[in-house]
Amino acid sequence: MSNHKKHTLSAKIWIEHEGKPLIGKGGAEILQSIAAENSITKAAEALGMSYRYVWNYLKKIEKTIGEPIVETYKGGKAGGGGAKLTKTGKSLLSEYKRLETCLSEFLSEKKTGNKQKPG
Amino acid sequence: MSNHKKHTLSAKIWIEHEGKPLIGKGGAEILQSIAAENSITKAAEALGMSYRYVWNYLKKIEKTIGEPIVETYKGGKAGGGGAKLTKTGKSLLSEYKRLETCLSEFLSEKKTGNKQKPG
DNA sequence: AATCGTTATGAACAACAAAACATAACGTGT
DNA sequence: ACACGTTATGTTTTGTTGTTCATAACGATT
Repeated sequence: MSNHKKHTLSAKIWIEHEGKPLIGKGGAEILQSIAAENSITKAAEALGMSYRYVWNYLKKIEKTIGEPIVETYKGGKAGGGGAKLTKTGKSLLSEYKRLETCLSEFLSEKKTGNKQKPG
Repeated sequence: MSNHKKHTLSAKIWIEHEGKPLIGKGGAEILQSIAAENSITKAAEALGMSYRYVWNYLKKIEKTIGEPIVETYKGGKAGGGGAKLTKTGKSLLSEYKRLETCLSEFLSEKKTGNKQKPG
């Protein structure tokens, strides 16, 4: 009686900084991948994105937040360079992850037709 | 200690039908406006959108859901035509509104740094 | 110093979304 | 029968977003 059809819910959540988007699902995947690969190039490949896109994405975030979220080095040790998340980058990522978890919890509550406390 | 900076949260929620988006904030505003104006043209104007866009939007939703969400007539009574929501359209709109309310409630809970029950 | 894989950046290009423009059809009320 | 405001639809234009290509700079390792 409360569920009409086979409709499903979807939602997105993201963190903003002074009204501008900071990190959402896409950004989280990118940061995650950079953390895993220690390389922007590898991360982009792993995600099937262009390096350019990822790089622009990072710069946009950094411009918005006003501090670096990745730390890079050129010519390095094993590879020829690399990248890793800064403290800011890491905390941004984990902050988003937590939210995402909460959100999907919220969604499945709704999906079960739950009413929770109304007032 | 739990809030890092002046970051804020934003989120979107929408209803899908077999994986395809049915109605979100944009669609709700359109339906709402049509209900208020009894005219697609007026609704589009009121929202600062082109008639074309609104009309395409409606058609896309109708194609997805498989039934009409607006009922239109040409040449009519006062104006020269008009439109109103079908039963489906109305229920879709109110379904979304309810969700939106829940979502913003959820967001403000998060904003207050609330933890709710963890398990 | 030559090499290699990476960062870094500019520029051209493609794909898609949205807006703008143009017109036909419709039918009630005059 | 005419006029008017609306629905309905095709076409063109613009704008945004992401991809591709091209190229320079870097520096540890060899």
